[in-house]
Amino acid sequence: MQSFTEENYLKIIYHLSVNNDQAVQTNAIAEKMQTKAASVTDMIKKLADKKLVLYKKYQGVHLTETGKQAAINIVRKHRLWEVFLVEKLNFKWDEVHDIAEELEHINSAELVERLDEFLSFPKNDPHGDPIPDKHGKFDAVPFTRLSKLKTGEKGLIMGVSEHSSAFLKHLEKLGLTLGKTLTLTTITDFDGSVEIIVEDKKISVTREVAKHILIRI
Amino acid sequence: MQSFTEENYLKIIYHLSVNNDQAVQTNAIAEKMQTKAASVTDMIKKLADKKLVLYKKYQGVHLTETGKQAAINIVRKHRLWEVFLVEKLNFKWDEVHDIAEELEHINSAELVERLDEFLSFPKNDPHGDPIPDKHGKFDAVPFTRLSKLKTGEKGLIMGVSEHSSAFLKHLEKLGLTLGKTLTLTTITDFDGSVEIIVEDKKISVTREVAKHILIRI
DNA sequence: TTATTTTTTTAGATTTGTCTAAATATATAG
DNA sequence: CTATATATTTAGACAAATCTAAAAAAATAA
Repeated sequence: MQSFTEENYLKIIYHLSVNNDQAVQTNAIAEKMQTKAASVTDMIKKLADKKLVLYKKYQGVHLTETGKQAAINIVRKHRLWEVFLVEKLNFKWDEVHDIAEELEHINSAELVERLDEFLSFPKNDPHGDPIPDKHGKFDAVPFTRLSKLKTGEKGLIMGVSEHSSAFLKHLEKLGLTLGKTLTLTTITDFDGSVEIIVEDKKISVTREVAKHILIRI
Repeated sequence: MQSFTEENYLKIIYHLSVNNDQAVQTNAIAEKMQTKAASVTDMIKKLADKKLVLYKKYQGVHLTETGKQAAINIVRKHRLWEVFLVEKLNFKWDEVHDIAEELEHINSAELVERLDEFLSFPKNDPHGDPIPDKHGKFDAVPFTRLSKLKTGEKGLIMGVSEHSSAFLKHLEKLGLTLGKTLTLTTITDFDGSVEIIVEDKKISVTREVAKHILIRI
């Protein structure tokens, strides 16, 4: 069993490596963990001793298969709890992250399986992220981004790649929530902002925001 | 905000003082915390610095009003989570304690209130213990014990004063669960065991077990 | 390819909660 | 009321996770 802190390191290393197979750098971990590079080096050594990561000095880290499974399990718990908070306790999608950060460390395999069942085995969390099954498997549904759409193209909002409360509240206010269908009408050359139509309403979205809206065409 | 460990100390001091207004002794805390008296002294000093307990050397501790409210809040969370685990996730009453020990430390007032509402504001946990409301208030329903009943007396099982899994499983097997009505037929002088009738079945219960069955006449 | 910048690691210190062993205070027994 | 036993505290140490400052390695630029 890992400590609370070790689990957070594993999760962060996982998130930093899931989109590219590169070794994860000490500084990148330090930034996400809100700590210093020296502390990260210490912890990495500890995780390497436990065979949860592969580590070569100055070369960054990779998760081992064991480490990866541990990380995925934490992600699974985090996302299941988020579903619980939104579906059962009526929290909004921008309110659940911090609470789930705590709940994800509760240690009981039985609890997770029963929660999963109680929630009817959800496939995605309230932000559209996939929920790994009990074996750590999940489908990586292909997606594009609103910022990559061409004029006239239509798509469905299937997720976000930025999870801050401020960002999610902003989307909510614009009516850009999961499952909504949109059509891109205009791309502004000047600043890259896009005009879209959602539920017959015309909305303008900055390029920065559009980059973080995941679309299934 | 208190640390995980501080919260456990507060909770234990609360449980040790709730049934008698005496100061709580260092050794008693050490036993419940599964630690050494020296460690308890250290922690007590820390809690005293934070004004959560009143402490005089060699004289044990009392909770302050602030400390008591903090402790009651942890108890509230523990018992609400137990209700959730039993009512919603179908755990048995002997399976929930350890998981609730972890869940009770989750820090979100909003979460607790919504959980309370989701569970329809339960008054008691799966072992019959009262759940404090959000202001820390709860009714101390008077009770006696099966071991105190006289021959021929009737009563209703309203709780237990021993929460170990082994004990709860034993009661379950005997059919002695919350809400059951029983009649005491015989008290054995020799060993203090009692014969009772529950749902038309005759059962013999040792004195030690009878002591931990709480009865409302 | 040498110099400079960036990244990472080491060394040594700090904090939290714990421990053992020894010292001190309180309670109990004769 | 003294001796003994029990309970508690102090002193000093340790492990986990962190930090700062300095050293070392790797990457980048001139």
